[in-house]
Amino acid sequence: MSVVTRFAPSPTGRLHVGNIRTALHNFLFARKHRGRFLLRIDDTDRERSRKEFVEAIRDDLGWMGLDPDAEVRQSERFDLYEREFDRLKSVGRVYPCYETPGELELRRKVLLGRGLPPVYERKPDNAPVPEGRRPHWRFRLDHERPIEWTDLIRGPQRFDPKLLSDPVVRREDGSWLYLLPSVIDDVDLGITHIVRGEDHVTNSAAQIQMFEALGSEAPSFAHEALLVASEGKLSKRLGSYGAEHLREEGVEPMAMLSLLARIGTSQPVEPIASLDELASDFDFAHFGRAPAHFDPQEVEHLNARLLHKLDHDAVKDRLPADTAEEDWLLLRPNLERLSDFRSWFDVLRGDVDVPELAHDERLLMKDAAAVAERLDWTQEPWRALTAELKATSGKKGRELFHPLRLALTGRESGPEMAGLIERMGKSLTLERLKAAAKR
RNA sequence: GGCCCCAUCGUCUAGCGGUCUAGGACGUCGCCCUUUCACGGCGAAAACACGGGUUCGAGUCCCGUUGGGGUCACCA
Repeated sequence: MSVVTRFAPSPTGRLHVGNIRTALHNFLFARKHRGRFLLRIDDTDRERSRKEFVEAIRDDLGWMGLDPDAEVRQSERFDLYEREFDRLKSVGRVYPCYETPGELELRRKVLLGRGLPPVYERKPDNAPVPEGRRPHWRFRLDHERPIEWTDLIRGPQRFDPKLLSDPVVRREDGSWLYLLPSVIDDVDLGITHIVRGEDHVTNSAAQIQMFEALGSEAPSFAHEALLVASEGKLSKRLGSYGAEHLREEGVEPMAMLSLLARIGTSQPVEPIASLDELASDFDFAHFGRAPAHFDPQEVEHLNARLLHKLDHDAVKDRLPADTAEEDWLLLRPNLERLSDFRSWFDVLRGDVDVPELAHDERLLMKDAAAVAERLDWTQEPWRALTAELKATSGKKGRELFHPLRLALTGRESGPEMAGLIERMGKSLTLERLKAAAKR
């Protein structure tokens, strides 16, 4: 049987790290097993769902290369839900309830106050039906046998259905709640593996009975431990750490994905340039069961390390048009963001702002210009220049190199100077040296 | 409060009773390369939460304590 996974966000906001991680794992698992990865937009909640977020989600997934093989919208599938709902109703697995939210809330508090689990208490079948009130609907859990499954990450799971409330599946106005439509779709779409956060485990318990009530076998489940921020809860601090932020900051999607694929697993976190490579050794057996700390700093480090090993071909579309491969190779080791390339490229071809140098440094630059003037640029000019300056000025090491670097690049640190001045060329080098000598 | 997870270096983890003087990765630190700073290479420091058991022997099994996380919605 071929694998089918799905990522089912509700379009109530942009994607964030937690979401992205789940989407990625669904994608990688499907890719690894040559199956299909589906995007299901869970927009049954019309109040909160927004079209712009549907587009943003699609767009963000595309940016990361997590393109789904197909996409469905729950809002277009209400007829299907209606039919399945009727089936369940006719066999009594779905039944009407008349309590108000206030009554339910009160009852929960009473139960909790007595130290009891706040589980919904079914009314007897012959209970009087309040007049003039429309019912909402619950799914009737089978209390007679424990719910069991072997989770791909958590191992054997066992729940007593008596400790679970019969879930509300439909409101009195006819609108759908998440639980049932999700199962109906998973059956209809032939989902074989549900990969999601462990905040869904009790949902899964209830849903397993729904799969069975619908006459279908439940798929496999993999509930991954949630991510927590280094300080505090994930939702607060990291809620803003999402696709939007990453794109604005110019983070490489593969840097982010390299981290999210392996954080919380026993696989080493390292920069990996392709989804295929990530997919090839993807395995739920590597997953830990404890919540992992997510640190945005790690994304930054991975981003830099990834950039340092990317080939020219991989990035040339995003570089200035006249960038030569030599330029990329020379500048690459000093990039933290790809966007940093632009300003380094200006060092090679355009203008730089040189800070004012000390008096003796200006004199040194004057000498340097005089020496450079006589140099053959095809014969290791940097070596020749620094050797002669060292001899004439008596300066060496940092004393010699620092002012030269500053004058030539306007910066404290950067790539090999030898490579830089060769790519800059003689005239630009001279120009900067002379300018620095005057200032 | 009930139920469900989890507890090994700062972080993510390997470890499925003896082969653990506990292995790897990130980070940190040091050295090398470089007549500068980075990049890169090499190396080092760094952990079994606590208390009881079981056993000839426990990081590994059991119980408890403590500490994290999740969940108990007419959200998803």
